[in-house]
Amino acid sequence: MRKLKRDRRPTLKDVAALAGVSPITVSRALRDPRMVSEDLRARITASIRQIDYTPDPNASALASARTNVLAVMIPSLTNIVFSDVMRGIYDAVEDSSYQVQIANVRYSPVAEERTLRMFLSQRPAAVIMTGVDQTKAARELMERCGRPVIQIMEATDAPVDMAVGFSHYEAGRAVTRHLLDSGFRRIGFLGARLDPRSLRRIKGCQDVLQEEGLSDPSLLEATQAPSSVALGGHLLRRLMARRPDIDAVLCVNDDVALGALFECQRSGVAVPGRLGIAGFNDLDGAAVACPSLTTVRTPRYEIGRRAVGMAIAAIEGTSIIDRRLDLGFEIVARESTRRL
Amino acid sequence: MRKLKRDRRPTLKDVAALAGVSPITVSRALRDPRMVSEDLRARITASIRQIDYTPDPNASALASARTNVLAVMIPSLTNIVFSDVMRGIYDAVEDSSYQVQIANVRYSPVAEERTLRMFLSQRPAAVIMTGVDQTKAARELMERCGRPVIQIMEATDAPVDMAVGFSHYEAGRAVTRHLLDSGFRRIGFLGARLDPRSLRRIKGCQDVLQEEGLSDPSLLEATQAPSSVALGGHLLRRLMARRPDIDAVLCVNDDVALGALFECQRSGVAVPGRLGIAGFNDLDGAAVACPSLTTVRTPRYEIGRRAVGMAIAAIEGTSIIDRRLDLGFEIVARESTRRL
DNA sequence: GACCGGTATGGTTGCGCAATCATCTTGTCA
DNA sequence: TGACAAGATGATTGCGCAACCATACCGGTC
Repeated sequence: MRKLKRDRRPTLKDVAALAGVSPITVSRALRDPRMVSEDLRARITASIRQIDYTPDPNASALASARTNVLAVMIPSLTNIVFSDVMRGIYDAVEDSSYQVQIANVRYSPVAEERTLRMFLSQRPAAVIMTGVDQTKAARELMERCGRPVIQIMEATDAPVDMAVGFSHYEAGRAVTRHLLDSGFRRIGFLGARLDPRSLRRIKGCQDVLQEEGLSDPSLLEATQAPSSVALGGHLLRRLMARRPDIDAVLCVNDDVALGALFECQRSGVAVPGRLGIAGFNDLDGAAVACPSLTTVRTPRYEIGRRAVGMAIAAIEGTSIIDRRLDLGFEIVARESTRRL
Repeated sequence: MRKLKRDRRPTLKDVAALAGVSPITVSRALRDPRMVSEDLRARITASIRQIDYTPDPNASALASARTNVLAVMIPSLTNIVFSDVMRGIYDAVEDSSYQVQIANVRYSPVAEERTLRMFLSQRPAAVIMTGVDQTKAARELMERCGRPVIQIMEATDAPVDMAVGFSHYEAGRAVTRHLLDSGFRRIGFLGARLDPRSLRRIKGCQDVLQEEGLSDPSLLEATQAPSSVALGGHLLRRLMARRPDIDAVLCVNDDVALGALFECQRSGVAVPGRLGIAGFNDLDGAAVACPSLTTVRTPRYEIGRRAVGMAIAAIEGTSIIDRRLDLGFEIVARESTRRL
C-alpha cells in the first residue's frame, strides 16, 4: 500500500526481472560494463530502455557513501570573472558522470566555512574553493575531509591539497612595469572590493613603484564597495581631485577601467595623452573601447576546466597529476597606455 | 567490520542514544520542532551539538522520496542577464532549507530536454526553466512530473504550470515607440544570438515600425553569433554600410549597444546627434557611458527571487499564489537618444 | 582425474532516514 | 468520575542501491 502512494518508478529490480538476471548484475552493468558478459549486457541495456529506467542517485549515494558531486564555492555570481570560471567548470564536466554544485559565498570567509561544512555533510567527490585565504577552521576541514580539494584563481606554493591559478602579485607587478616602460611616472591605483586577490595586485603595483622611488600612499584610491563601471568614474574623480598631477591609473579590473575611461570622455581628459588607463582581466569590451584598453589577460575559463580535470584525476586516481598549476597571465598593451 | 571501513559519522541513532530518546523523535525535532516537547528538543539540540551531527541528505531523500533541490536550467552562464537571475535565485534560497542545482543548457532546447530528464530522475522539489519554448517532449515531462515548474523570463498567458517574467514583445514595442517619440525615423536593429526572447523584442520593434509605415527588412542587421561588445561594432559597421541613412539603432542588448557606441566614437559619428542608440537590460555601464545609454530596465534579479518564492510556496502549499507574474519593464531614457 | 585459479553471477545485508501505525500521556468536559 | 480527544513519543519497516561474501563454472595443469 505504501508503494501505491509513491509514484513508483522502475528500479534495478524491475530491470533485473525483465532481463532475467539478479539486481546486482544490473548494478554492475551500469557501473562497470566490463564486469558483465556481453550477452547479459545487451539484454540489460534493452530492458533498461524498454521500461525507461533511470538510477536513483540518492540510493546509490547512500549505499556506496559516495557521490558524483563536485562542490564549488565562488565569491560572486555576477563578477564576470567567475562566470567564465563556472563556464569552464560546467564545460569540463559535460561529458563526465559528475555533477556540479555551486555556492555563492559573497567574498565572506565565514560564509565560505559554513558552506563548506554543509557541502561536506553531503560527501561530495571533490571540493573546489576560490583563493587561498580560508578561515583556520575551514582549512582544517579541507585537510581532513579525505577528498580532493582544489583551490582556484591563485598560484600558491602551499596549497591545502591542489591549486590552479596564476600570481596576482606578479600580474600587478607586470602591468605596473608596463606603465613605467610606456613612460608614465605618477601612477594612481583605483581599487574596489579589496578581496585578497585585488590586494595582491595592489601590492605588486606598489612594490614596483617603491623600487622605482615612485611610491606614495595618496596615489591609492580604494573602497570596499563592490566594483562596477559606475564606481570607476567615482574613484577617478576622487583621485584626480586629490592628485591632479597623476599621469596614469591602474584599475583593479576592466569594469573600473571602463568607468574611468567614460569619466575621462565626459570631462574631456585625453586618454592616453593626458592620462593612461590600464585594467585587469581583458573583458570583452576592453579590446573595442575607444581608446582600446590596456589590460591583463587572465586564464579564467581555463582555470575552471583545469580545476575539474585535477579533481577528476584525483578522484579516479588514473593519471599522475600536478598538484600546483600556474597558468600565467598576459599583458595586453593597447591604445589606452600608448604614449606617442 | 564494514562500519570500520567507512569513516563513520554520527547518525540520528547516535544522537537519539545520547539524548535518551528514539531516533524518530530526533528526526521530528529536526524536521518540525513543534512536534516535540520543549525539554526533549533542548536535550536533542544539545546532543546534536555535542557529537557534531549533520543529517545525511541522501538518506533523507531516499526515505522520503523527496529532496530539497530546486533544479534550474538557464541558457547561458556568461550572459549577465542570467548572472543576475541566478543571484536572485541564490539569495532567495539563502535562509530556506532548499538547495539550488544549476544547469547550463546553452540556448539549446535539445540540451534542455536532456537536462530536464536528468534532473527529474533526481526527484527535485521544483523545476525552474528559462523561457516558454521547450520541446514538445520536454513540455510533456514538465506537465506530468508532478512537481512545481516555473518558467522564467517571459510573461505568458499559458504557462505549463507557473511563470514569472515580462513581455519582451511589449518591451520591444515600447522602446521603439520611445525612439519615434524622440524624433528618430529610420531605425535600424542590431540583433545577436536570436534566442526566442530576442526575436520577440525584434518583433515588437518591427510591428511598431510597420504601423508607422517605417518598416523595411534592410534595417535589420542580425546574426546567430553570441552577442558581445565587439559584435556590436561589427554589426553597426555592416548596417551603416548598407543603410547610411539610418538615424538610430535599437540594439538587442546593452553589450551590443556599447559596442555600437564605441564604433561611433571611433568613426566620429555623433551620438545622438547623427545616430541615436538604445540598448536593453540597463546594465551597470549603461548609465555612465558617454553619452549615457538609453535602455530598458529589466527585473532580472527579481525574476530569480520570485521564481524561488513561487516554487517554495507551491511545494509547501502554504500560501495562495499567482501562477502568472508579469514584473514589467521600464524605459530608461538617457543621452544616447536625446534629440536636441 | 583431482586440483587450482580466475571469471561471471547471485544472495544477503545494511547505508541513514522517514512513513506509518501503535501506544502512552495529559487535560477537558459532561 | 469516566470517556474521549489531542498531543507526544516509540517500534517497525522499507526506500533503491552497492558492499561483501558465496557459489558456479570454465579451462588448464600435473
